[in-house]
Amino acid sequence: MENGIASTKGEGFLSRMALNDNKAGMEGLDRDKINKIIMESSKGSRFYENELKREQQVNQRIEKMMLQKAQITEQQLKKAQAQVEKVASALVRSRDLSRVIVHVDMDAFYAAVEMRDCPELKDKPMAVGSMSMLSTSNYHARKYGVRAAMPGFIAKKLCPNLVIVPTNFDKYRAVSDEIREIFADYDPHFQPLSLDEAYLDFTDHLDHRQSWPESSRTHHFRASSTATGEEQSELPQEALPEVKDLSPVLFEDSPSTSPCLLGSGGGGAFEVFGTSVEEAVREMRFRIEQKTMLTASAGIAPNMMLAKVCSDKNKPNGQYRLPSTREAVMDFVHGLPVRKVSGIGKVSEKMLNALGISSCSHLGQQMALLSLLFSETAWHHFMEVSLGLGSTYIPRHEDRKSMSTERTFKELSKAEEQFSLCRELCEDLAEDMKKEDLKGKTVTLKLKNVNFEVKTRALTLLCAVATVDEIFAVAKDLLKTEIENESPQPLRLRLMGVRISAFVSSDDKKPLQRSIIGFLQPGKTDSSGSIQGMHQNPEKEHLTNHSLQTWTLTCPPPVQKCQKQEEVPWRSKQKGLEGGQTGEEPKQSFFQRAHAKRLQLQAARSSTQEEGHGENVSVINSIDSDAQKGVESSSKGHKSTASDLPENDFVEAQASTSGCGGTASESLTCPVCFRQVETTDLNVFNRHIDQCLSESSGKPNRSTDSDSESDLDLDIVRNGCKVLEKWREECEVKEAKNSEELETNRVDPQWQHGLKNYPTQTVLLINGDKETVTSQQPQSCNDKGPVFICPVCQLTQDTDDLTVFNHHVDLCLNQEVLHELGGQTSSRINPPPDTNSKAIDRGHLLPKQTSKGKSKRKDSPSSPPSKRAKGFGPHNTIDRFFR
DNA sequence: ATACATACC
DNA sequence: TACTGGTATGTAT
Repeated sequence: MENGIASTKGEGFLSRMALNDNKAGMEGLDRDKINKIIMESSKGSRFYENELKREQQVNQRIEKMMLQKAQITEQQLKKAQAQVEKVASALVRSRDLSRVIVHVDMDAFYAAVEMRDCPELKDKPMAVGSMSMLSTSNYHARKYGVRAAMPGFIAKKLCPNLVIVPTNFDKYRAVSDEIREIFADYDPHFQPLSLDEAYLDFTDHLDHRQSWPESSRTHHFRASSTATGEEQSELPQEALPEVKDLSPVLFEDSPSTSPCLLGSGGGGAFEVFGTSVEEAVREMRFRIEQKTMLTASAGIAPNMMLAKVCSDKNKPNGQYRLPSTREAVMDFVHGLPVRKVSGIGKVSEKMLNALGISSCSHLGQQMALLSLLFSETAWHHFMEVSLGLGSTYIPRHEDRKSMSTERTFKELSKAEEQFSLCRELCEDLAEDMKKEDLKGKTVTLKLKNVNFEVKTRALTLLCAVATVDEIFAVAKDLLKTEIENESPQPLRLRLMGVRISAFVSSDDKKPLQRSIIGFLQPGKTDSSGSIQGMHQNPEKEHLTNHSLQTWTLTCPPPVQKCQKQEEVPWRSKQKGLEGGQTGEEPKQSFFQRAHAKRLQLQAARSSTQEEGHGENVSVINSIDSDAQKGVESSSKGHKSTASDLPENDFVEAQASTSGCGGTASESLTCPVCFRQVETTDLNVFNRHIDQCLSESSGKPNRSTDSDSESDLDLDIVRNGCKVLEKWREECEVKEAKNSEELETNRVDPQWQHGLKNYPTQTVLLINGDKETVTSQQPQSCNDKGPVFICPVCQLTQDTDDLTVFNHHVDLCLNQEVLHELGGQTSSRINPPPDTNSKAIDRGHLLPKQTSKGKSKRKDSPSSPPSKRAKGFGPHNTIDRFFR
């Protein structure tokens, strides 16, 4: 049984089961001994058997992959190499080193909190969790191989003296709130990953910090408590000569931090921090420690992926900065084990290992092969990793996509008991949903049998549901089906869970108050362009007026503009770099442009020294403004339903350039020449606009790859946008809307799925109810007639009826976008005064989570006893069934 | 849309 | 005795 299983890794145990020692605090352990104990504790258990099975599945996957690999021809590899180089050079040109991203991570968070509050634990190996599962362990325990996600009983075998402390979530949450307050001082838009971890963009803080007086960079040692929570505080500051020692002695071998510039003026000991990044981060960590008596580690790097790796480097209680140079980044990445990269887990690691890839430099060397063996998303990700690329902006925390609750228990085989447990889960879930005012359409039942085999069964309803009865009705049916399928054998369950997803905003209003800002027409997916599309140089952007295209714009960070062509490590030298942008690059949707624009703005913020940005930014702003107005205008007072304006709600007609208050008329106003075009035929109108644009821009018709032509292209874009802006200003749209918010949700999907090629986007001028809307009309690029893709949900709509489509987009906008707009720019939103007040639920519009204070999200799971675990342990469920 | 797998904490 | 719970996302169908 053992042979063949571990063969890939050449170890005598299952790789799935073995100690994961690549995390902090696990260096230099006696791995073999530890693994032996782990195996002995596990062998023969149902869990182990299941792990065996899954291991085999993975091995089969690997075998399949190796077979595939064996069949790859030299030819294919060459071709792949060319493709890979093309993508790589585009990626590399997009490298943005201008941001300063910080990843902060509390050290052994739960364990540290418990140690702080119970000094006796300080010198002992301890872990937080239960005999069944540990959340985390202190560094002392880690020496024995005791770590997070290890069952307590095994940990006990590794370390008989281990003290296991039950989780105390409320406490961790409270501490989390404290540290988040500090985070917010450095980046109000920081993104928490869990209770103890966050990404911060320090760029702006550092800008400001340069001009700060020392007093603003001075922080005092805490007037503090002893380590026991009991006798809190009251100690005068003067009583703290050795302040450092007040922190719990979590780590004997902590890397020491920078020398302290201790002062001890009137108010007690203090420290003045400098203006550099390192000092700023050190200051933040200092403040965390003073405030919570807990230490944090941090990584500083030009992007999120690297920052995360860096935060691990000098953990615990340390920090590491990766300089923002291409060389430093590439050096860093060179020796980096792939497993260290967030997103590459056990399985990916094993597959890569099978290909001889263990470090990121290998990744780069094998990209052509990888591109043939892995999905596009996967190898693109690998490629970014190998180039040391990652997100340079921190995405706003998105709304949750699902909510679930699940519970593990002793074997449960009786149907009635299963049903009543199911009901309980639904009750809990409904309660949670109520807290967040959610309604979802998809209910998923999760079952795990005593052999640890997991099954999920889902059903999507036509309407969103939220109540216990509604959810249970579905879950019960799903469960019933499973029971029936198994009968006459019973289901022998060890876990049940209920999940709800496909949320719909809970107020079921008429989704009609908003009109549309942009529409898309599907193009052919351009697989070769997906990455390039996101990373084009501004100078590579072009404005085609070919066919019906009137304007498109991609707006990658401008920093690239000044960068030298970067060498792709694995590219073959003989090839030129003409690639990257051929004429086939994808056109971008409104949302995509808005996203790109934001990237650019962010980059521009910190790189004003680079020439040419002002232009770029202003161009983009003007576009953005148009879009903003469009959104906003449609947001207020627009009550017309799709049926009110069968077509014009989607593509509303503009009666005049200045009035903006007129109703739909027989003519449309050209945004370029401002003349009325006497037609209602949108194709005619578009042709007119195209004509105008091409006249005003000189030669907009040419896409180019050469840098020398880029300015021309930009001019074209800018000119086009300027007229649009002028036109827009005349429309007296009062309220601007932040279009960034509109695309936020779409950022990741775009990134990951690649850009579609939207061949034709035509700007239309539109006049809705008193307001102006800029819209892009879907045009048929073929003869089959228009196909509509919703710009919000990006699903192709199975209709060619504008009214129907319009209605759909309204719905989507309402559900996914409007509340965000409300949250972000609430002060600028006038609540609909009258009948519409119901259409936008302002309560719902408000941000659910602010950067400070309580988070309503269910944070940081990583911890066994769930939020509901209180008084309701895993194994005592059954007696409740019969109450 | 559904099911399952992987990943993260 | 005993191997979590919550969320997101990718892959395959």
